[in-house]
Amino acid sequence: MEEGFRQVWGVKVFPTIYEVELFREKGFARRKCKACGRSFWSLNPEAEYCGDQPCVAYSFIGKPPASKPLSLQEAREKFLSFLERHGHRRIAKYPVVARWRDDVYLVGASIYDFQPWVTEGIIPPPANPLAISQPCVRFTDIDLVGKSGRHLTGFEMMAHHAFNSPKQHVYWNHETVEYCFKFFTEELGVNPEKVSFVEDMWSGGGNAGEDFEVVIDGIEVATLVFMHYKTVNGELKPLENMTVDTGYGLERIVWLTRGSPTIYDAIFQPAIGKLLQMAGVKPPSGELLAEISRLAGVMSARGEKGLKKLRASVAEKFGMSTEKLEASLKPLEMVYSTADFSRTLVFMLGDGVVPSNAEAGYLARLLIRKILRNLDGLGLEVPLSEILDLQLKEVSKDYPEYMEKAEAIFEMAKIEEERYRETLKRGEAIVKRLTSEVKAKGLSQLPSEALLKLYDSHGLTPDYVAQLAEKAGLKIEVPDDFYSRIAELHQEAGREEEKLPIPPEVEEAVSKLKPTRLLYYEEPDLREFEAEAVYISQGFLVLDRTAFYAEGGGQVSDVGVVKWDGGKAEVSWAYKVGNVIVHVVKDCLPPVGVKVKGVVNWDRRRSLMSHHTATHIIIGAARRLLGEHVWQHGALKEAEKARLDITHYARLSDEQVERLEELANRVVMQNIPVEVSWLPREEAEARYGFTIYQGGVVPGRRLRIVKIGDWDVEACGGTHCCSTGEVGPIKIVRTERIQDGVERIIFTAGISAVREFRRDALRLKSLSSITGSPLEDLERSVRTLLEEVKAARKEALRLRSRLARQTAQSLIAQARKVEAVRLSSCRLEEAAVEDLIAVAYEVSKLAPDLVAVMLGVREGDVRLVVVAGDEAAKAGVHAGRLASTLASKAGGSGGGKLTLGQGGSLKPELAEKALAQAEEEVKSQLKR
RNA sequence: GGGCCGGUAGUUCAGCUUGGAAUGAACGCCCGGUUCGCACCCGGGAGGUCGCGGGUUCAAGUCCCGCCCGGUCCA
Repeated sequence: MEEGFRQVWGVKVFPTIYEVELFREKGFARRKCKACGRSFWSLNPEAEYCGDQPCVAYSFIGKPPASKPLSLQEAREKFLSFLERHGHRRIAKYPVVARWRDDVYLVGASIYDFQPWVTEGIIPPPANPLAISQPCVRFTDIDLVGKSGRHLTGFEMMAHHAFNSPKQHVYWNHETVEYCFKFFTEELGVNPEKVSFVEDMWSGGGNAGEDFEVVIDGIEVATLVFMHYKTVNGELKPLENMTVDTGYGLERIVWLTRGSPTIYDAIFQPAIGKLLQMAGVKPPSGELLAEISRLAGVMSARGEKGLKKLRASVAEKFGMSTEKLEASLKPLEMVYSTADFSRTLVFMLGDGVVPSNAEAGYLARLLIRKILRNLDGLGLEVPLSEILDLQLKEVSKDYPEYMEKAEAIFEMAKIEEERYRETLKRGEAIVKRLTSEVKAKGLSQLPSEALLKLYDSHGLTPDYVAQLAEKAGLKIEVPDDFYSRIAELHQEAGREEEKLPIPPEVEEAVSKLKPTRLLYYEEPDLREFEAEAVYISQGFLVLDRTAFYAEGGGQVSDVGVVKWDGGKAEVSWAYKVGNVIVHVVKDCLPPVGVKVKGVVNWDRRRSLMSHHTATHIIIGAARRLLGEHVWQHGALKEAEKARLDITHYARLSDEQVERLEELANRVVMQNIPVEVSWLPREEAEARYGFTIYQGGVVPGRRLRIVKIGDWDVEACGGTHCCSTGEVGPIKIVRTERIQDGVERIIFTAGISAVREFRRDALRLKSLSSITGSPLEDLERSVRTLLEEVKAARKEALRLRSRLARQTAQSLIAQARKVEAVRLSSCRLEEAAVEDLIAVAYEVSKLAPDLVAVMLGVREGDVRLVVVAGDEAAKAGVHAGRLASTLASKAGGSGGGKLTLGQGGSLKPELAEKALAQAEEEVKSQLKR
């Protein structure tokens, strides 16, 4: 055995962490895997391989090592109750949408529930140690779902976690391994010799630690991580808080106990059965599927190429062509992935994800479209909602709360389905146009660039395009690296962090100061206060206490003045730097140590308070009116107006806005007290649920909870009215759609709303005085006006063409013969280019052999138009060139095409020269 | 949050590359012819702030910049 330390990623690691008591007690031996070289522990004296993929193939398929087959419910219950018997408390699952975090959209592992607050020791865990089964969503292997036999987008990670700190030691490596071993051998009845523990290193989410991969019969069923490092710039730094982070794949464990050909067969009944029956698909033999799963494990089938290789070797083994194999597998794969995607969607949509073209909503749309393509591929004309219903029924057996969301889920499914059909319809037209273009060029194949663009810009998959193009008789070749080329198109990303407009040296100095006392929390109504200046730097002032609210939580900063003996300065903004408030101060600054008096601009603050409380009222109203999928997506409260972005799957109708506004104002009139309290984070979550995180991530161990009766409860750091009555009237000004699935509500409240009403009234009044009609006739009057404008415009056009015809006739009458053509010229006062062109149109219709040169003079601006009839052009006259030459002779410039030329910016005194030169120029053109 | 595509008649679109007359196309609509009547067919007609705002230019649907709206892909 190696001595002392071992190097892992350039860091010294204690290999002794792997040497747990259980191994010594039971007589486990440590070996090196012949294939991957990793060390592993096993009771089997003959083990040469670690037992993990790809070193060995699955051996549990067809002969499960567990004492009896389990359902998802049974396996979950066995695990959780086993841990309960061993001192753990069972914790309810968290939503799959990680609203308490701003670094990820979805929960991808059970530990996500506790990051970063618990793992960093900021707040205590809900129980310690605890056991949980957490639904998770991961998109990394989405392309393999249904194909590899084991990959899923949605799964439950069962886990036991222990959070150790310097103050409290719960348990560490020895106990962790023991629980794991006992669970598999005693609870599931797996032969102890089959359980091997592979030494490895794990990292993720900024943390790292040694871990064991627990492998049975070739499949990894659990990972036991001992998280006690932080990764900083690629280096590992020890953490004070040492977290036991385990993960047991519920679905894999169920698969293991059943030994079915694929994981899907083990967990997605009856959905799979129903889908197969509806589509009339007869599955290939179980032995074939089992072989694919086995080989997929060994081959690491990531990417299209790996998958092809996998298929080829299975086909060979069963003596069939790869094409035939793929054809017989395809329907089944579509059924499998449909089952997985629709279960994942139930979790996502049920937890409040609204399908969108951005963020988490896009991930939901991605799944929806994949399902719809599968249904098309299977020839199933079943509404998406019916498919989701299959899995909703299953999911709600364990988590009945999802049944309550059924209506919203089906509604969103319906809307998304319609959108998808429209995309296809649009796509059909685009491809049709493209194919005829390509064919016109004489090509027989659609270029792969076109294929890329059709997918990237129009959402059309190569399969669909191929189908359409083949109908038009074009060949299609989908490049092997299609999706990686798409990925290449999107390489550049990255965004810049929003920075405070405070110089770094000020930030640095200020962060060392004592936290500022926040008077606006202690006394929400405080308008004037006394404080001491503790720090100054050019333009910036820090006080030991302040009533100036610093920008945050979507509420803008307070403004006002500070006065002191011998000075006065204007406070134009306040920012929060850590726990210190920095005032931006114009003009001079008070000296450090001096007593100052601060005065907050109260009208403005009063308005901000109205807007902030109104925001909470409207959120409550929207959730009641539209449904529980409504979440705040962002908000901004300014003095004159405020806006609130909410997630919702459709545009708000005028009627909905009206009802929303009315509902909000009723809450105002009920004059409900607004209670503010500070609660420990875990208590607040337990009492009010995750809906308190409307405003996004709120840091800290204690949360400031703003509660409006039983209408709305949120964690919020803003300043609020004491009761809803103080908000005053709420007026929704308008709504916008800022992205798919997100509606922006722009509103005003309190005195700003009153002013808004007033402004509206004034606008109407002014409108009525401009039109000279009373208010009640305004609409009719404007409509008439517009009709009159239209009629007048048409009349002008008619006059212009009549005038043009007359002018053209007189031009023709004046024309003189110049060799094969006739030439005529004129100067028209008060004529714009459009008038001249109208004449040109008539001339070319009436006298094809005529060349007309016209000057139009209007407001000192001299324009030139030259027209050449068809015959004149044939004889050699080029109107455009003629216009160019003549215009330049008169100090301007111009140009044009064969039969029509224009020019401008001619000098008025030279303009006649252009006309005089016309004949000479026409002659010279005719000669050539 | 970023990339790409689109916004022209009631509808679906062409025109934008290379600036120079929107006699734009099809469908739909209206009138007339044909028919016992309808459909088809034939003839005629109405229908456009070229998404909005700047800029470049003698000249912008067309080029440049900003914005709005829709679509789509990626994180």
